[in-house]
Amino acid sequence: MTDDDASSRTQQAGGLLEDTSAPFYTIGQVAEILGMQPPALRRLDEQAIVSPERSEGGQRRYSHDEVQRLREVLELTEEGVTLPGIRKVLELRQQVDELKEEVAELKGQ
DNA sequence: TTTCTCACA
DNA sequence: TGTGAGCA
Repeated sequence: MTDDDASSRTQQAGGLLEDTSAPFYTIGQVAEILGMQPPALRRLDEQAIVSPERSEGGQRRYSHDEVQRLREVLELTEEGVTLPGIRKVLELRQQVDELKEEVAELKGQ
């Protein structure tokens, strides 16, 4: 049972942050969840597709947000998109997000 | 025990 | 992309 960890991990927060706010996963956990190998996750980090925090002994800590991003990345890779291409997609997605905010501001005026 | 980096196939 | 060595 690998999905068990994710749910029990929320209880570990103590109830203060019981939601998906800031749970961190180890590279092994993320690999299990996404069904990929740890080296693959490291490649994604090296390619700047995800930027996990570093904790304690320099070990990667993936937030819930990173895992979601990884899910999107996996979809793209399965469609044949290369890592540089995915990086571009994420970059454009961010730009779209920023433009959406701009549009929202303009509408509000 | 797990993860780290580096290197190789 | 996956595996192994050697270390913390």
